[in-house]
Amino acid sequence: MSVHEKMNYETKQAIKKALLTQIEEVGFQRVTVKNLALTAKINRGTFYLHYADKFEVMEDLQQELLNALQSYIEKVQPVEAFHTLQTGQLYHPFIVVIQFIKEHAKAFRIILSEQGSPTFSKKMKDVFSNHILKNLTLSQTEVLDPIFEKYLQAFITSAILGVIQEWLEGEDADLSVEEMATIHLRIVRFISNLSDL
Amino acid sequence: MSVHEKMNYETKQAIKKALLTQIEEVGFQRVTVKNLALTAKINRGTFYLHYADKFEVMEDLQQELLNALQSYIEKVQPVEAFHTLQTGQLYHPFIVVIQFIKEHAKAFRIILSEQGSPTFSKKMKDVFSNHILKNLTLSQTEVLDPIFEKYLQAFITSAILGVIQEWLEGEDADLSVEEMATIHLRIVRFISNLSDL
DNA sequence: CAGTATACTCAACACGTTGTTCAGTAAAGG
DNA sequence: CCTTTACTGAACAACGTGTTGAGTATACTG
Repeated sequence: MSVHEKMNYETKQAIKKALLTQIEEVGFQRVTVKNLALTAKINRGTFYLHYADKFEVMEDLQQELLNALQSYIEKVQPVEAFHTLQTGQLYHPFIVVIQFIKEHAKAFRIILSEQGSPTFSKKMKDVFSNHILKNLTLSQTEVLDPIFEKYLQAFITSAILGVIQEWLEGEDADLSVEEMATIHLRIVRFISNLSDL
Repeated sequence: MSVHEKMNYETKQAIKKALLTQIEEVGFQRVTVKNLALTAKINRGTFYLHYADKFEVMEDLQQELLNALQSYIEKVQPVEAFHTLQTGQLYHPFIVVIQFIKEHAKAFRIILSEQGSPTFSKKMKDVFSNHILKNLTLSQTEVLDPIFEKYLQAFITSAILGVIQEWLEGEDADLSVEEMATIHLRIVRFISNLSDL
């Protein structure tokens, strides 16, 4: 177990970068601490000064991405987003979210991929739920059946994530950030209209 | 590597069952061949007569579920399903699909879960794509933009799987098989109407 | 400038898991 | 009755793990 508290920031980053490289090569399941240290060009002993095991590195890496994602998503105001969409404009705070994902496309793709971590999808969906959906349901006049709302939530967050994953898997991101943002806003607006589902 | 070809069916089943038990206890990542053999009450050497490693067991288990799922989904005729839905009836072949998932709820839940395999979600989506969507797009008069269709496919398959996962995670499946089937048919009918997305 | 703290290296350790091998056995079937 | 089939049990080297203790290079501090 890691006892030290104050350690070099760069080394941790090198280990996280090494994890991504290794996942891409052999899949998370087959990643070893030995190869992680080798790839990060540090001593294996040094690894244990920073992390207890490869799972802890994965946790750290995921949290890093999720915290940033959340901070950008918090700035999105769904109601405003719809307004700008209906006037044919692009809503900037949402563009920023998609832009962030594109900038970290490699990391997102690897962690979300078949070789990655099954927990990450769920965590991303939770980030979506906690902001976009909260705003949506609050802005609705009628109160929905709680059970139905649960499934509606699963429906929309899964759909959004599914589209993002498809986007990330396209080698050179066949759609631009702006096109992606438009698709997502259409999806969310679409769902918000579905009183008949 | 497993060299033998003819082996006892029950032993393989015992190993697969042990895998599910072990995943539930410690997560797939921490499953060992040793504990697999222990749980299945077989000799560790016997394990290697059937599988090369735990990944091969997982593959086998997944294929077993996917093949059965596919065979049931093939019997679903989306067009007929909509017709019966519009007359307020339940479309039986679709009920059978949901019924199958419920019967194997534990296996699906564990493999889809946070402790499970990230590849399985994708494989399930593929099964959905290859049947329901093929039928849907074929029955449509207008041909869609291929890129848009790709994202539409990601959208609907992710949404369906997301709802199923939500259903499986609910301890005692808060919705009946019939209610689940209705929700899914509504989703699919809903998507098929979305010319404005 | 000497002294100390920090971050890391290096080698070694016991331990557990892996994958393979080979001799042995229990049961079923021709 | 004897062979085949499916499995057991024990042993093996090889490898990864997590920890330890001694050592080093660099930066900071009084």
